[in-house]
Amino acid sequence: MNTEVKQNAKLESDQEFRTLADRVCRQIVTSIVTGELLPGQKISEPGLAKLYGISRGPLREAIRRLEGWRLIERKPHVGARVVQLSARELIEIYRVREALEGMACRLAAEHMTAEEIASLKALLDTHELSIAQQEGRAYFQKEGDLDFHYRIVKGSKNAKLEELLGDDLYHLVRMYRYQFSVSSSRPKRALKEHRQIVDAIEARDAELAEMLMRRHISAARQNIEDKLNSVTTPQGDNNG
Amino acid sequence: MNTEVKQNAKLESDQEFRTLADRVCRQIVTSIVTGELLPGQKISEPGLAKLYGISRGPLREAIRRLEGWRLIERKPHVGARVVQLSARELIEIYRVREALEGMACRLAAEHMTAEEIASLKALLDTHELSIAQQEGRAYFQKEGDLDFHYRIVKGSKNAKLEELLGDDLYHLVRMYRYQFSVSSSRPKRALKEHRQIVDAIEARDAELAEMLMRRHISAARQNIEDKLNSVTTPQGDNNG
DNA sequence: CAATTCAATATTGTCGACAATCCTGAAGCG
DNA sequence: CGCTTCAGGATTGTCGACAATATTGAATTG
Repeated sequence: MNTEVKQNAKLESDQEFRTLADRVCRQIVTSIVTGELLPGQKISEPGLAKLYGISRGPLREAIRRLEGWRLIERKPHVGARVVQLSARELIEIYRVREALEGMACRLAAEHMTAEEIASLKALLDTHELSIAQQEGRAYFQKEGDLDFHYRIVKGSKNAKLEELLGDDLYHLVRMYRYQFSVSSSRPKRALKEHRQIVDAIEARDAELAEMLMRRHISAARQNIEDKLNSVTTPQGDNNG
Repeated sequence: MNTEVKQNAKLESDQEFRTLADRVCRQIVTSIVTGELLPGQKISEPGLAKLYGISRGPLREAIRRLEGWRLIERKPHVGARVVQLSARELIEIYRVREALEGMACRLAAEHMTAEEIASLKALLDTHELSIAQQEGRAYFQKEGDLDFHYRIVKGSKNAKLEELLGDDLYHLVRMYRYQFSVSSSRPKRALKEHRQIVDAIEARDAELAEMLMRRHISAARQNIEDKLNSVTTPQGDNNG
């Protein structure tokens, strides 16, 4: 009956989590990404405020920022809800990713350091091992894949790209993956493409790096489109 | 003794301006874009609250959302400031625009209706007229240029692209242009490029449309880079 | 006279209460 | 029986006050 939610209240205090709104903002993001807050679910201000043990003021500020990040939608005098991605919107996000990460990859080929490239290769070795062990199940792949992509984004040395992808898009992609359990379903092929991309970056071939990344994401989009179509148009049978 | 702040409370009531935070949010954006609030300027909560005649609560919510849109930066217990774009960040934004608007142009070539294309051509006719009249001064060009670009973004029929460019980037570009009075300085050439782009869209040549748009924005970025370099490295002399 | 300490002040962060609006469900009417 | 109307309750929007923190300027000391 009592609230005990201040476990990690002091762990990261010297960063910018010193205000309740910031901390709660982070917590809500986690809740959304991990599925504690389902897409489309209503966000009750009194409810969440009591859950987190804070007043409605900071909570509303957190909601407002999440609104700016487009993880939450709000209607005046009605309430806030977790965003619900339609199939169309998910496809749209992948088109944006294709453009943004293609550019990121081009810039990464120009600006990544040799150490970063080496580290990236090591990461892919880890992935390969994991795939071999799990024989294609590739469960960890979910986070591992985004890890790869995020490293390239960071390698672009473009803070704006990092903001846009990190704050606005990857959260949504994570949310969606968690919700639909959409792992790449083709981990071996994806890994191969990842290696090609790193090779292009290492060769400092910006043009090729961008093209490969765009193809890679475009293929993922196509994959999702096919799946969605086979669901929304279950001609033969489901789960066949 | 009575409050009379509900002058335009009903003008746009059916949109989402019905709450004070939303309205003030819009007002602050305008103030930032038009230069009433200078980049880097501190945002005093008591000051702005009194100026707008509201309490600090809704104002803080508006600030939080603007923080999500990255028009305002905030440090805990210190205060909020209007973002200040460094030269580097401005260049970064143009790289993002190149990627995003390139994709938008590709999609526009596929999805724009004949009416939209015709309207776009008419807009360029207007621009041409205006340029001829003003003989290259092209003062209006500032907004007219963004108008052209935004129409293409809308023509992509991709809501995510529209959000990202409209909320996150164009405000910053406007702010910067207002601040530095950077008009394209090559209106005739820009207009020519605009016409090429529309031609490609009309021909439904998505590939070409994307390439032309990317070149167009890349040239603008190069133009800015040159100007910035000639300022930060005044080898010979300033002002002749 | 410069650097440091510290108290006064102003600003930010948080809270609880009140007002405005919306949602629910039951009563009344055609 | 179905539709409209209209209270009751609940939720959101707004406000003023208090607590916590940072900035300041002056006094003190080497």
